[in-house]
Amino acid sequence: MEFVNLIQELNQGRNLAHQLRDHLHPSLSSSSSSSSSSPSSNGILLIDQILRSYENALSVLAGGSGGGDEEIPPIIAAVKHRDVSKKRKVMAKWSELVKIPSVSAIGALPDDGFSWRKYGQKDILGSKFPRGYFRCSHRFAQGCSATKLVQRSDNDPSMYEITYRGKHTCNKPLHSNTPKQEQNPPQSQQHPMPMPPKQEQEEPLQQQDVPLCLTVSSDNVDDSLRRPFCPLSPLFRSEVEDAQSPFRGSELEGLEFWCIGDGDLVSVPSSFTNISMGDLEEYCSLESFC
DNA sequence: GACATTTGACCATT
DNA sequence: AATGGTCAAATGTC
Repeated sequence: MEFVNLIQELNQGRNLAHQLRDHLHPSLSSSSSSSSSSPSSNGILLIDQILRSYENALSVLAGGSGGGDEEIPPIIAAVKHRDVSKKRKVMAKWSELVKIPSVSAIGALPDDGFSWRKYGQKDILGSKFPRGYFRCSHRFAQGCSATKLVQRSDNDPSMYEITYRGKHTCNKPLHSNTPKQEQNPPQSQQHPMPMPPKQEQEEPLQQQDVPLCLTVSSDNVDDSLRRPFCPLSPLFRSEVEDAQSPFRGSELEGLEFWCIGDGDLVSVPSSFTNISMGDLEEYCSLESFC
């Protein structure tokens, strides 16, 4: 069963890459590669490489699914083995520290672009504040397994550590084309985290007015697996160094980027400010270029 | 009534 | 055994 899901996920990834390619350059929708030297050609080239990776993975899986176990490639054998294992899945995990300018502005936490549903809360040993557990609202509708944990900092109650686990496989609504219901969800759904008593909540600030102190880090990845991000991603480097980039001149410029493991994560190993969550999310979404 | 949140219980991991 | 993570029934909100 999980094997079928793997095929479905790969097919979905391939289709989404096709859509992204068409979106970036509709005139190339029927060709397999680009010979253009336009600024977007690097992106098209990288998307083509992603598509080839999907095709290769699907062909490997298709070639190994017909025979007995002795013919199954190791990766499929591993997948099948996990069917009977009750061990908790080791999922990609990374965390952010989000600073709230004041307790009264908690309601104005920047939306991370996804719809979350709270499924639990638990007091954590040694922590003054409970930890909230959230999963993607599309978990059942689209099988999205992304979750996040929200923990208020003991030392600085205005800081929240948000730990994301797993990658979204749902069709994330675009910011500019979000359905009405998604644009204005109930506040508890838009910013679901441990909230102070309601009487402490005041007028929420406009999202663009909220200053952020945000760090991104990974804490379950062996340092030996880290590799410099920029040398493997000239496109990302050019985006950051570009004169039009919102990161130009900010603390982010010149920072060290890391691609971790198999390219699952992007890490910015220090704090920075004056960058909106949307900007960071947009750039971190380039993780596939690792 | 539909959907989201709360909360105690259960389970996996260490 | 202690702890963290998830489930699911109860409850709340719109």
